[in-house]
Amino acid sequence: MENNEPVSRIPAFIREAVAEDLKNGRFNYVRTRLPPEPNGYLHIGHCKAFLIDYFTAKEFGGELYLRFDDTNPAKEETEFVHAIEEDAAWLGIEWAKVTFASDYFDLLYEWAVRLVKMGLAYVDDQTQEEMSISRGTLPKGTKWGDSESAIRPGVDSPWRSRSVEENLDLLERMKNGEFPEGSRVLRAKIDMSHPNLLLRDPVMYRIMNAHHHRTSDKWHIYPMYDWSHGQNDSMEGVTHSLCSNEYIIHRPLYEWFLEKLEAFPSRQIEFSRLNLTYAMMSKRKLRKLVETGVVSGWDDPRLTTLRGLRRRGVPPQAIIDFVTGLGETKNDSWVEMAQFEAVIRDHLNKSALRRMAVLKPLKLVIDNYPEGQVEQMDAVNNPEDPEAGTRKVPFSKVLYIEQDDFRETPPPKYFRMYPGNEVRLRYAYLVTCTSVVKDEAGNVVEVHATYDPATRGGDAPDGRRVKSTIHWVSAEHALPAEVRLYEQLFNAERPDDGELEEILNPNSLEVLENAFVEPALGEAKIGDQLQFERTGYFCLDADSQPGKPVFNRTVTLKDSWAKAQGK
RNA sequence: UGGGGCGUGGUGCAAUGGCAGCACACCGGCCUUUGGAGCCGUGGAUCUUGGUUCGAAUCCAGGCGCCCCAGCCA
Repeated sequence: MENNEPVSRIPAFIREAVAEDLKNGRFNYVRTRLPPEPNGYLHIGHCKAFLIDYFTAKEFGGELYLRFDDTNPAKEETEFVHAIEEDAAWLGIEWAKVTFASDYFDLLYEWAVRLVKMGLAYVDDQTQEEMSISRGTLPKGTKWGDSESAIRPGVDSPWRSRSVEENLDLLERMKNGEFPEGSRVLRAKIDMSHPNLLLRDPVMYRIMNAHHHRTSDKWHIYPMYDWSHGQNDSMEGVTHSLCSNEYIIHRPLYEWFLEKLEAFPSRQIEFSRLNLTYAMMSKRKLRKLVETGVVSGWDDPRLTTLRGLRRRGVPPQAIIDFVTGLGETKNDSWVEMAQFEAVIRDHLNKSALRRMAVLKPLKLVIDNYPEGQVEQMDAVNNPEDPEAGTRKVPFSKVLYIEQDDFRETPPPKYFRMYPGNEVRLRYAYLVTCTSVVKDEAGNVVEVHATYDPATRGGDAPDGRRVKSTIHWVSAEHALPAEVRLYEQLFNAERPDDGELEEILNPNSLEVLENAFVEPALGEAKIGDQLQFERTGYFCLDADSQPGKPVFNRTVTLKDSWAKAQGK
């Protein structure tokens, strides 16, 4: 194969399982579903599931449904439905149709009635606490183990042997809102001594007198995850229900319901979820960051929400390639943020237009350059892409260069500008530093240099070489800009585990109010991805005002000088 | 210590009984009108013990470690 395109975007064990199901006739088509709960914004952790669902359907010529899991009206809002659709679409995911768990509330209720009639479900009047106790415990020593005993099996509820007629009557009245919240539940009748606690008569419906974003006040009972998800899969003909490893333990229950109901046999397959270092995935903590103003909103560029990544300037294709390039397993794993950044750089290197921008300006005067003269220098837009063409950059006697690019007394191996040293001004001339001007405090406020008129474009006719090329802007022509330098938000590799106060990086945002950028940047549009030569990848932020653009740093360039300086 | 899942360089993945390889990271070098990009190279791994086999990361048995499960959350 000539290119590096992956043969498949989905894990091998899933691809093999799906192929097997098609081959042996369990299914004759493929349909997957993407089941977000509309109670928060999407973050990078969700992308793995989204992309596996999407590509599994796509690669087998099947289709994907976007199904909102809206079974808990106390936590869900329509606002998130729109946000999730928007973010998923931005990522590049396409779906055949949008459905809701609530679309199936009526049918689901009929199925519950069937189970009751089969003697496989009953109404339980125990209190929540009673149920918790009678469910039994995990053994001593495990995370939630009972402190004094070995495993304690569950005991049957006193209501477990109610007659079908009574159960039917009670369920009907639960549905009609005749009972207070928490007074009763409908449970599946399975096995109170089962080693898998989920099979100890799981709750199917609980009473909630909540207003639902789509069914309004019609329902007074709402289904639990286990009594909804698998059934919805089956009802809409989903063949493969792909989910993360935490649901492995739910699979026997998923299958139990569908078998008893003799329903369409959707198959659940699990994979490991994506964990990314330095990324916060906990919805609760994310919410706290937003609500306490630590970040500017759900789209703060320091967040790994999809909105944050978008605003930061990360191309969606980079997210796709990163996630699908991770490989395939059921292993618990923590992927390093550096790997994500490498993929981002890889994309941006190929696509971003190169521009010159001086973040922390220092005035440079070319003493022997004619006063008032302006030359238009030819500059390459993207050395990785000849099609991107060239542009003109104005050059004149007074310029700005980067403060970091000048040292009055250079450290070892410093090749940039210092008194007596000749460097190249990118796309312009070779210049030699001659003197500096200082303020009362002794700070260098202005650098003087002379240029060699024979080196226009940057090459010396005599073949002499310089070790450094630095970027610049013409003071007279440059546009003032604000530049926001982002670093990781947390100092902790696994921020979900830490206390916010202790793990926040105080330097995660540095705002540069007095940057200068070359004139061509005046035409940039919101979201445009750019490389500021030698400093990093940036994009134009929505906060930009006419005459005052704002740029976000997406990611730095690799900087071997900074690294060599030993940070 | 009930049930379930998982153990390959620092990190993420390959190798489906036959020379343990790739990417990121790290280190060194080359090249360069971005100290970018690119190119070349070094070091470093099969959780453990035993067994089967000419041959084991892979098969078998035991041990160890990590993760998930006590919502009327999803």
